[in-house]
Amino acid sequence: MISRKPRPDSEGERRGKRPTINDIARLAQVSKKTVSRVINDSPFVREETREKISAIIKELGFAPDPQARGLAFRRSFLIGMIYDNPTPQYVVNMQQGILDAMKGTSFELVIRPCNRQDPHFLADMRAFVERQKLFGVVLPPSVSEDERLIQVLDEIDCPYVRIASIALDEPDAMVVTHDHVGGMEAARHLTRLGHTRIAHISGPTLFRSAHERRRGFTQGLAEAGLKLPKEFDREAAYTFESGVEAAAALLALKPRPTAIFCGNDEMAAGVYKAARDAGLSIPGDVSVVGFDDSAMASRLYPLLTSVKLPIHDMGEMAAAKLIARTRERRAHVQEKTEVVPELVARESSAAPKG
Amino acid sequence: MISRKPRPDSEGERRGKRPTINDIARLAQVSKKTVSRVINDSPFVREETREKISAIIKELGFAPDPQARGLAFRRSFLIGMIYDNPTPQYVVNMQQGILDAMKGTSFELVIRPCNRQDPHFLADMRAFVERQKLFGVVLPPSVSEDERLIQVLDEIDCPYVRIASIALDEPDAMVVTHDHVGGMEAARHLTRLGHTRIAHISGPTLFRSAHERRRGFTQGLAEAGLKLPKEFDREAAYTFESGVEAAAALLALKPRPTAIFCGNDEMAAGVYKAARDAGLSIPGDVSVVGFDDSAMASRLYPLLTSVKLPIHDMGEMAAAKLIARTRERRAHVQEKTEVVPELVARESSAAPKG
DNA sequence: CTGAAAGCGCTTACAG
DNA sequence: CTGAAAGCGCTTACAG
Repeated sequence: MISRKPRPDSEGERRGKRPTINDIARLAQVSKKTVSRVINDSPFVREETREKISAIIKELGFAPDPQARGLAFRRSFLIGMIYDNPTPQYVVNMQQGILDAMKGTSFELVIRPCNRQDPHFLADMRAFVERQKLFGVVLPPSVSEDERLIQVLDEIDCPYVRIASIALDEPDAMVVTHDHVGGMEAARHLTRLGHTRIAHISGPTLFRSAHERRRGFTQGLAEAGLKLPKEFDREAAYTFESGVEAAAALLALKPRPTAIFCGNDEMAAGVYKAARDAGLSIPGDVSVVGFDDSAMASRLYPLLTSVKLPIHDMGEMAAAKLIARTRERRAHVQEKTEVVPELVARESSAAPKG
Repeated sequence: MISRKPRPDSEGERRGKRPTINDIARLAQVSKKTVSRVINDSPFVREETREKISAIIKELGFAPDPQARGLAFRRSFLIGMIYDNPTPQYVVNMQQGILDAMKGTSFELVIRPCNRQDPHFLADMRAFVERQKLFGVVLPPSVSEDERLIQVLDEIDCPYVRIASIALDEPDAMVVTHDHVGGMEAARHLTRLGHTRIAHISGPTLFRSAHERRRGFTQGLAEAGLKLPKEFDREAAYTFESGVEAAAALLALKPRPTAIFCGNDEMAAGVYKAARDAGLSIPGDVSVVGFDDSAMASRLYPLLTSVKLPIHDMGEMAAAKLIARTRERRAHVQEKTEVVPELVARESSAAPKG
């Protein structure tokens, strides 16, 4: 019977086991504290010593154990993403952005979808962040707008970066997406095409983004001397069904709008359905502009004109800000705090008839 | 100036700090080893002792530090999901399923999108799993089909559960999705409607799922005494564009097929475009059936008939199998190893003309 | 610039 | 059924 306990071989390295800081220290003939200094980029190591140690680290393919490091640091190398955005494309793009920012680091991404309405929401988040001793969290909307959550995170001293349509926090803790610019672009696009009877279907105004998109939109209309009449201004729920309903009401008006700007693509898809049901064609009878530039935008018929936010980059910027706290280079970070939506014109918007 | 070092208060509990196993041990007047036994559900604790300790744990809201536990166990409490599926809905649903299985445990989900074509793929995965000492990984297709990856995981002794269309492994390490049943259902649905000229656009046959869906489909056709003629059998790439191309070729045939079954919804959306381009209506001129029942299926016009797999449940089952390895209840686990696709009939399929 | 000691919060052997 | 000792692989705090 073969012993299962791995025995040290002649060099003191154990077979099949990853090298530890002790192995490196022994081979380099220094203390493990000095190896630790090299791992952590401490300036207090002689260049010669550093090179020697680095060479051995590289040769053995040593990588410090994040668990042990975390235990000693009293902080893990896990970055959390806490979100309640229901759009899969949005979620996946942002996850990828965060992961891209972590590439080459020893950080990992832990995800946490949530429901802010859940009575245990705050307690759950606190337990999660505290138990995992998260290095930090990325907060996309609408979680980023939850001041109670922010308070909890502050209490337990967990760094965060908030992604939101307006600056809710200091630049170090923010990625600002300026959604109102997207609304403005939508308005400009439609007024330039010659529309004057333009309606809006907004998301729930409880969401900052819905409010900001609407604000930018009315601002853009104003530039062209137009207003958003009350009967053309409908609040819906960011869902397909609510879009259908709101659009049906708008299209029944006389005179009806010749263009509709929707707070997101889901509701724009709802307009497509309502238009078909009413026997109206897009863009012949009514132009439609969405927001998100989701995958659906280029699968619908006709292709949907939509406003696009660089979701991936927003995630990447947010994670980069978090990671930057390791080293002191805030200055560089602050350069990339803002992002601006862009309109992607497709087939669903055209000049009005006549 | 206030000292930042938290001072022990009269009870020996430190302000603002979470209790540790030592605090529990002291309060319960037992050794920390005994507390550890309670945490780990060891049977070797007197009932009375256990209750006393449990009460104190509950009272103090103690939760063991996963980092410290992991370090001692030489294994973390992180479960990885390694995937290359490009469909956001699929990814998000499966993530949610895994998270639901972990609810109430101290496991967390670490995600890892990847590219199997990348020359560093295997090395990266090995480094990732080894460094994080993952408790286990969930492998959806097509990662689940990569035998080189499986070999790496075996080498470094990392448990895994593979999700695939056929049994590639023993039940403990598998969730089988029986994609061929979905193909068969699609064929039955179309033949029952009266179609006899039925075409297929498959994904790359390099993917097991593509092969299985096609296999089930031809089997279903055979039940009705039909064959899949070579000119009606096209291999595409699971993408929208490849679907457009394959469909355009099919619809140009004389006589053309009256129905097309697609290996996924993306390609089915491509058929919609090709049909419009050819001036053909769905389902009037051609019926379409997809696979995935993605969100798009209920946003396209007309609504897409599609085959649905319980993605969420597949993730949940896979994670449950992984977690079950903690305790010995394999028997219970094996009950839930299989899943079967279902057809969701909508508007895009109808009886052929005449 | 470098190191010996103590500790992060747990568990695994080993005793009893 | 219970515990004292040693250890998981790192870092902090203190010396020098």
